Amino acid sequence: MAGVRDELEALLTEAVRRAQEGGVVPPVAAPPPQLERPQRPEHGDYASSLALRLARAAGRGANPQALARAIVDHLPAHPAVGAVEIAGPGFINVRLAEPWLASQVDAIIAAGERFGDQDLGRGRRVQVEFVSANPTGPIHVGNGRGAVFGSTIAAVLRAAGYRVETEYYVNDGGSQIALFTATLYAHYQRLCGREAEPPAEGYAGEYMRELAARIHAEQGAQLLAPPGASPPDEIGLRGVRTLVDQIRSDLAELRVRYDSWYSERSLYAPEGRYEQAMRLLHERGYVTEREGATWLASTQLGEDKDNVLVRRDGSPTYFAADIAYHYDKFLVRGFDTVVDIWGADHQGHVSRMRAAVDALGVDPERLRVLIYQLVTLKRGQEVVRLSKRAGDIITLREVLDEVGADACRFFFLSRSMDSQMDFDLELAKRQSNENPVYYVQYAHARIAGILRTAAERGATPDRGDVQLLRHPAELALVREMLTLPELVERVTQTLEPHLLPHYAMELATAFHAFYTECRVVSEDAALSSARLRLTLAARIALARVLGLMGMSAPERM
RNA sequence: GCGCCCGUAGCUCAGCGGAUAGAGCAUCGGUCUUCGGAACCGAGGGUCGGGGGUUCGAAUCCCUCCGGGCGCGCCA
Repeated sequence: MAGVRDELEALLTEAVRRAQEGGVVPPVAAPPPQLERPQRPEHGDYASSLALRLARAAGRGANPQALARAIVDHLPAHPAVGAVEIAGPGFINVRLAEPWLASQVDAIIAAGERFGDQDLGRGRRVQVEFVSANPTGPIHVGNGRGAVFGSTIAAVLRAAGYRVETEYYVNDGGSQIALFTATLYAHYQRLCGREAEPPAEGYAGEYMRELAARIHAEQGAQLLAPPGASPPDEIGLRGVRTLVDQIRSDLAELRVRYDSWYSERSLYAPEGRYEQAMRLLHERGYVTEREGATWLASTQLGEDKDNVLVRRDGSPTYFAADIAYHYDKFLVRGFDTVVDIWGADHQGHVSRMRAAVDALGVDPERLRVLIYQLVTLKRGQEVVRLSKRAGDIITLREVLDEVGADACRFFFLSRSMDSQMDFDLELAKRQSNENPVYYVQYAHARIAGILRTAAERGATPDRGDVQLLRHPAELALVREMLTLPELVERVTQTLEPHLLPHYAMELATAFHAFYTECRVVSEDAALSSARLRLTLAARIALARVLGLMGMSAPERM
C-alpha cells in the first residue's frame, strides 16, 4: 500500500499541469505540493500551501486564492478525495472521503504484517554501522542509545524496501588495544605470582581483574612471557574475544543483532584493505609526507587542516584504519549508501571522514553520518555520574536488568538525536500510567483481549462490511493508521527515528478513544463484525510500529 | 578562540517556512452497572533564551548576544 499522501500530491501536481495547459495558471516551475497534516480538524485531513508558493514564483500580481481555485478546478477525480476547499490566504484543504477511509480497513488487513512497507529503496543496498565501541570494556548506556537508533533505522529502511546490512566495527587493533593488553597482562602476571604494575593511564575497572582471573583459570601461567618482555598478543586477543562476546550478548538483550562484525585488525592483512586504500589515495594525489609522518592532504578538499595517516613511528592512525574500512564498504562491498552512527564525542571526525571518502573518489553524499548527543543518567532528581573510573560505570546490562528492553528502547527513541537526554531510571521502570511505554503496549494487549472475548462469544471479523464504519472515532482511527506508510517514508528520508514513538502514542490514543466511544462486540452482529475488522487492522498497525521500534507487542499485560 | 548540537508549559520533550504553538507526566475537575480503568473527557498553565533582519507569513531561515553540552591529538 502506498501512502495516500503520495497519491494526493500526485493529483495536485497533475492539476497544476492541467491548469497551466489551460492557461489559467502561469507557466512557471511548480513548487512541490508538500501536503501536510493541519493541526485543526476544520482544515481537513491534508493541506497544501502550493498556491501561495506558486503565487510567489509567478511574481507580482498573482493572486494565491485565484490560483488555488484554478488548481482545484483541474483536480482529477480520485476515490479517496471527499471535499476540497480553499481557505484563508489560499490554502488547499483536502478532506478524505469516508467510504474510502472505511474501505482502507480491508486494505490494511490484506497487507497484514507488511502494512507500512514501501518501495523507496528499490533494492538498493545500505549498510548501517553503529555502536562499534572499543572492546576494552563493557558497553554503557550511551552506547545503548546508539544501538537503539541504529537498529531502528535499519528496521525502517528494510520496511522502505532497501537491502540493509547492520555491522559492528570491532576496534581490535591500535594503541588503545595495546594499552588494554598491557593492563590485562599486569593483572595476569600478578596472578602468576610476578610483581607487575598496571600502566598509570590504563583501564581501571574491576572487570579487568576478573578478565585476568578468567584467563589465568583457563590457561594457568602458560601465557607468561619472559620477565621484561612486552605483553603477549595472545593475552589481549583473549580479553578482546571475551569482551566482544559480552558486548554481543548485552546488545542481544536490547534486541539488537548484527549481520556482521568487522575486525579492524583484518584491514592490515598483507595486500589487505589498508594497503589498497593507501595506494589509492597516493594515486589520486592526496598523500603528502611531512615532519616524518604521512598525511592526508585534506586541505585540498576544503578541510581546515591535513590529518595524519601514518605516525612518525610508522604505525597507522585510527583515521587511516577508518579510511581503509570505508574503502571496503564502498569500493569492495559496493554499498550504495553507508550510514554511520556515532556519539557526539566523534563530531570532530565527521568532516575529515567525508573528505577522506571524497579522496577515495566516492561521492560523499553516499555517506550519512548521524551524531547523537550524550546521555545523562538520572535516578529521579539525582544525576548518576558516568565517570570512567572504576565502579562508576553504569553498564547497559545493569540498566536493562533494571528497566527492561522495551522501556529502554522506547525512552531512547523518543528523543531526537540532537538533544542531550536525561535517562530517568525511576521513570523508565515505573509500571504505571506515568509511563508512556505501557500506554502503547496496553492498547495492543487490550485489542488482543477484545479479540479473545469476541471469539468466546462467537463474534467474528469474517465477512464484516467495513462500510458500516461511520462513527467519527472509527474514522479517526483509520486516518491514524493510514499515516504509518507516510511515517516510514519520512523516517527513511530524515533518519529521525524519534518520530516513531510519537506516532505510536497517537495511534494508541486513537484506539483507546474508539474503544471508549464504540462498543465492539454487541447484539448487532453485522456492526460487531465490521468493528472487529477495524480492531484487527488496529492490531496490525500497532504491532508494526512496535516491531519497527524493536518492542514487543504483548497479548496480555 | 574556532566548529557541531541544544535552549519551546512546573518537568521530560514534539513541532516537516504557513492558519489560534502541541503531547506525555504533574496539578485541578469530570466519565464508567456491559468487550481489559495501565482507559476516556475537560480545565488551568507559553515574552518559543534576549535582540535585530529576510518574508505576504518565522519556534522554524540569516546575523548577533546570553546560557548549557561535546569536540578542536602523530587518542579512538
